[in-house]
Amino acid sequence: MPHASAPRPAKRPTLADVARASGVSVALASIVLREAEGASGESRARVKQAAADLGYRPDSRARSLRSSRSRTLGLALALGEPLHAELADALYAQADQSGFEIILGATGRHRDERRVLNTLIDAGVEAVIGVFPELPAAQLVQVSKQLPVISLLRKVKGIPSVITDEAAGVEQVVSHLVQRGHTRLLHLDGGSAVSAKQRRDAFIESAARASASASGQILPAGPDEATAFAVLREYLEKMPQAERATAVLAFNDRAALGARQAIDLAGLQVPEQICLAGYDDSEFARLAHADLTSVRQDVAALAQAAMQAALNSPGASSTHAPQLVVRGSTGQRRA
Amino acid sequence: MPHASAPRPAKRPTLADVARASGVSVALASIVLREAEGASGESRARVKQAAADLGYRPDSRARSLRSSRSRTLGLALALGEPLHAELADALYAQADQSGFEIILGATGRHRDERRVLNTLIDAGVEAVIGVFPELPAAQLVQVSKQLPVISLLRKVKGIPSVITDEAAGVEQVVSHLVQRGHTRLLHLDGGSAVSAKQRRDAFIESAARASASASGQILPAGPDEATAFAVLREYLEKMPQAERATAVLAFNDRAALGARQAIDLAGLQVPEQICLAGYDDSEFARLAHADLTSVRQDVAALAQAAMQAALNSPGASSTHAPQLVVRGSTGQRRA
DNA sequence: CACTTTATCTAGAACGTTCTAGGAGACGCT
DNA sequence: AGCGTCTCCTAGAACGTTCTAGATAAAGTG
Repeated sequence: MPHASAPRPAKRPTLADVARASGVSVALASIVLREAEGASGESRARVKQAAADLGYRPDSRARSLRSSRSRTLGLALALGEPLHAELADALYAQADQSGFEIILGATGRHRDERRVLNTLIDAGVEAVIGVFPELPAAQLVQVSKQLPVISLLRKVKGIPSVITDEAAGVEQVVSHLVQRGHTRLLHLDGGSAVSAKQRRDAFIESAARASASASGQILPAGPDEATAFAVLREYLEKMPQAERATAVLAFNDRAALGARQAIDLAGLQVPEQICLAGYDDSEFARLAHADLTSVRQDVAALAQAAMQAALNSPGASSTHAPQLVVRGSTGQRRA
Repeated sequence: MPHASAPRPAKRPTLADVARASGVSVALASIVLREAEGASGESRARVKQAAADLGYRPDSRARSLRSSRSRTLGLALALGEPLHAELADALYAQADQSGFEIILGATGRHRDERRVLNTLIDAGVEAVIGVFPELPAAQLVQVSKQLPVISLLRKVKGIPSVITDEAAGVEQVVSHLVQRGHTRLLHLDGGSAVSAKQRRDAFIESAARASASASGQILPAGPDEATAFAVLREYLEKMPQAERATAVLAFNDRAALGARQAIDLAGLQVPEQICLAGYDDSEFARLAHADLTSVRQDVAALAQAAMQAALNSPGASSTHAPQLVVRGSTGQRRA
């Protein structure tokens, strides 16, 4: 059955319509609506009134085509990550303040990060802020010749990078655990996820530095529940109790949640028999059952720095201090 | 907030550059690169070669300004929702097939859905697919006069809506529980979240219909862990055991996770003493500890229908059947 | 008075595409 | 030859903005 032809959408009002309705030139209408200088109070009122009456909204494609000012920012991130969601929230707040709009691109498991980047650029954004775990630095640098590109959560040489001091975060957890008497520490790493390498390296160093008697072991896992669960489950089954780690540091809170399932399954008590720490202090960490000690990244500061870097000419890199949030999963008795 | 100008970015090559380099007119270059008819094989080769050499990529703003074909779709959703992330993944896959790009807008707790919609439209999308829990139908209808707007997961009169048959889903869970002998059922509802009302109503009806002896109670909660936890915790503390529900149906998996924490805290065994079911069959449901019976929405079908509706002139509404996924949390012994 | 200055406005050229209308040849048919 | 009809190509007008370079008139300055 042939489709009825589309009910041709009501054409949206253009600047010319507004100008005509208010009896001024297109140029003047543009001046008024841009809040630029050079229009009398009377014209201002008339044009604004007409614009409001017609429900005029400027066409950002035409605007950005002509002026390369779309007042729009591109944000690339992964959809399932709680931390990314928090960052997006904070960035939206920042953008509001600067009068910018934000559009998003989702980098996914098998979605080409380069393509996401291109899509955003094609849509006319003035700058891109993004978490690009795998995109080669060279490509990011290349693109950054066209417009500002800010790397979030990952240090990329050659472009402004806004990151958290991973070494400091891991150090805080490790020394917290060592202080509580733990000597055998285990880290479930994040595989190829962003900052996984930094945390892995920092874990080794911190463990070595913290105490002569402390030892750190690393288990290759991933940034989500599933692999952390599987990996830790196997570890707990195989490892004799005497040699078993007494504290586990997961790559992030999601992984910690998976780890917790494995621990529960093994019949171990948290924190009495084994301690567990996460990373990112996402909403998961605050769940009552998890009650997870975690490392809080300073989302607000990260967002603000990223926005600043995106808006200022040669954006500045910055590193932000994380903060350990101690909860029940590492030894405090729960209420 | 001052916006400093970027250091003169390397201007990206334009169609005119390509035309010049290959010795043809701009119009012909356009024809070739659009794969339109009317160019000789030889010109095709030359233009394509030149385009490749220069690294030309068409400017989608100019293109869409002129032709209203940006080959870009807008997708509006909430960032923290696993189901939305799954839908996005599926829609990306669909878009790939149709040669469309996707840009996202995040509807958030306090972010104006209308504004997100406008931002996407301004960026030049050809159609918008979105989960708009709160935006008044009238506004959606209004906007849909300008371009196709598809409502996902929420039935909106006047625009194509692609939804799941909530009544059927709830019915499946309820009759599953009743069959297992439960007579006192409890529903933690989703508050003002999308489809919360439908599930609430369906729960009442299903409980009444399922059995003369079955009774259903509803507790007002919300679509995430926190409120579900708090509400159920209070319920479990106050309600005498004899009157207590023996099966809980949470609004979604996240809420179920929160509910599970409350159940664990109360020292009750799942599924022996109390059964728990979620909704959406997200990755949370599959967590070993949760092992959650849940209702799977047919994400692939939803995505395909939404895409179809977006691309075809008067898009068609459709309702898709969900499927109950039985896991350990409602009575099967775990391995 | 002749002049600069200032404040307000406007025409028209951009921006990088697509699309319309048509032009130049080449070929085939009466 | 004359005429149509292909195929390939191109000039130039859109699209809806912003921006440059004036134009106009009122007001200030000597």
